[in-house]
Amino acid sequence: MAKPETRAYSSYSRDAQALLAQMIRRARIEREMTAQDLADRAGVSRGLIQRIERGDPGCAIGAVFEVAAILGIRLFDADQQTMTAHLQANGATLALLPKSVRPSGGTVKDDF
Amino acid sequence: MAKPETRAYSSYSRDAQALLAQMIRRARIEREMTAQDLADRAGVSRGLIQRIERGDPGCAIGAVFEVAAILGIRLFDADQQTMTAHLQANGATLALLPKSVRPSGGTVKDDF
DNA sequence: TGATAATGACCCATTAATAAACCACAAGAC
DNA sequence: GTCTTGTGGTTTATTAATGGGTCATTATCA
Repeated sequence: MAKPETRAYSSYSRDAQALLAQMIRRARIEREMTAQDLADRAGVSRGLIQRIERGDPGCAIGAVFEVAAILGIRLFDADQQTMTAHLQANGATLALLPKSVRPSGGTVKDDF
Repeated sequence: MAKPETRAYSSYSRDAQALLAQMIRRARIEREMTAQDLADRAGVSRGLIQRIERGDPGCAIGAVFEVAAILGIRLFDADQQTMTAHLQANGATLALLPKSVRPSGGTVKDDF
């Protein structure tokens, strides 16, 4: 089978995932933890650690983030404090935005 | 049952996930995209968009990253070029690290 | 070199995520 | 005000991830 590709991913998201997987594997080895140790700490199976370090897109994001957090990886270049601040600021901004999106006019803000 | 809490998450990973969910929702509304539009672009269902924007830890990381990428969210404060560079650098470092971790002595590098 | 243990890869049973359809409600347009 | 439509919340069926186990390989240490 040449095309498993059940789902299409952009190169950006694929790279982001591969990078996170690499960082996790590197951090684990640098901290001299076995895959089993990391699995036990994160409360997951060793097989899942392998999939995460391989960059499997199907892994639950909660498990991946938890593993990364255990290894001390800063997910958004932010520590706990900074992240909480961003959460609050973002929440405030979100409250000011319209609750539902309507095609008002037809001008699609697709420019990014 | 209000909170099954099948798995325990650290506050850091929980906040990181909540922050990513908020950023996604905010970006979608700011770009005036309906949940259905975003779902179609990402190739997922509208229900999954809702769960992602709610910060459900069980969502597949591939789907979340893809949605974020579509909205133009920088996942590691890095653009495509920077990410590719990090991938290469990390890969090179990884090649120099020991392939398997052995309990050499018992000194656990747990300090971080 | 030989011993030991970590890794990688596979299997299967269970569990959970996902998709799709529906509903009620609320937000925005007219 | 009415009407349209996006959203949130369900339920159900299908699909996929996860856990746990085993096995072969290989890296690391004595």
